[in-house]
Amino acid sequence: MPDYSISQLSKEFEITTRTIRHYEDLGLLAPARRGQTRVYSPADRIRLKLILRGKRLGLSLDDSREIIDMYEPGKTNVDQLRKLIDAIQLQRHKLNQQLDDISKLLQDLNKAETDCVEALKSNGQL
Amino acid sequence: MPDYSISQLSKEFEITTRTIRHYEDLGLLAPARRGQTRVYSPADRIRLKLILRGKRLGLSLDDSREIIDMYEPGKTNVDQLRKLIDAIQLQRHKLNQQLDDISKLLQDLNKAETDCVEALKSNGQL
DNA sequence: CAAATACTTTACGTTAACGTAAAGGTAAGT
DNA sequence: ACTTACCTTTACGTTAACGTAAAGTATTTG
Repeated sequence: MPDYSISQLSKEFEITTRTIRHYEDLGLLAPARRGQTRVYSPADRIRLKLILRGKRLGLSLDDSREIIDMYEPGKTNVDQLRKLIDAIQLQRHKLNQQLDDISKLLQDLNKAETDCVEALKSNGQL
Repeated sequence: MPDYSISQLSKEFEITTRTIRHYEDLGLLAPARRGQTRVYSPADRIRLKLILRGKRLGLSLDDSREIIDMYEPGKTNVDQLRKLIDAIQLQRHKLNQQLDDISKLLQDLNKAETDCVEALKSNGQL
């Protein structure tokens, strides 16, 4: 089985081992152990990937844990499923808001850039 | 002139006055004063709006200040403009990465949702 | 004119997300 | 056996972004 050591993952994702252990402390990861040593499965690696993606999106680690747990219904009853669907729609709303924010910011950046280029042109520097 | 008090802005954007003053402490806002009291112009309000948008996108306040300052070239020389263009392209790269992240997350949420609905159906609850 | 309301500064407190150091266990190479 | 390279736990430190309380000023309202 293609498993991973903690330092392998830290190198792949360019984070420290401390960070990975921190995620475990907070209950976001639960790798197997060979003796004392942590052994990460491909599934663990995916979870870590999801956590980091959440971070890039400005989610808290707690938020990420909730979202990630959505992917694994497992032993869920009907009420839990209903709650999950609600949570999913709430997240979708937030993400759509972010999409909007980003497109606006990109527009602003475009304008700022053309303004810069114009300013350079009028200085005869381009 | 349609100016704003600090509490007006705090209500409009659903943040505390402490937060707004904090942004001023960090140099992101510089409202006028009527005596001791802060008076916010429409331009100040826009700046605040941009700061909050940056926050939703997971930017630090320092990042936001840099971006916002891009919008106001003002007394910039050629070298500064070149630096600005570089910074803009870097930001654009980050935002495109975020767009990618979001679309993937939305896909995941869609799958999680259909999985939930399926689970409910197979329980005869829908 | 007194009380409530909104504003101010100063300053210590808090939470999240790690950083960093200490002290030690294990396994491979020479 | 000794160094090197990983791994471990424990625990205090740090930074960002505010929260919260104290103590005072100014204006509006009953």
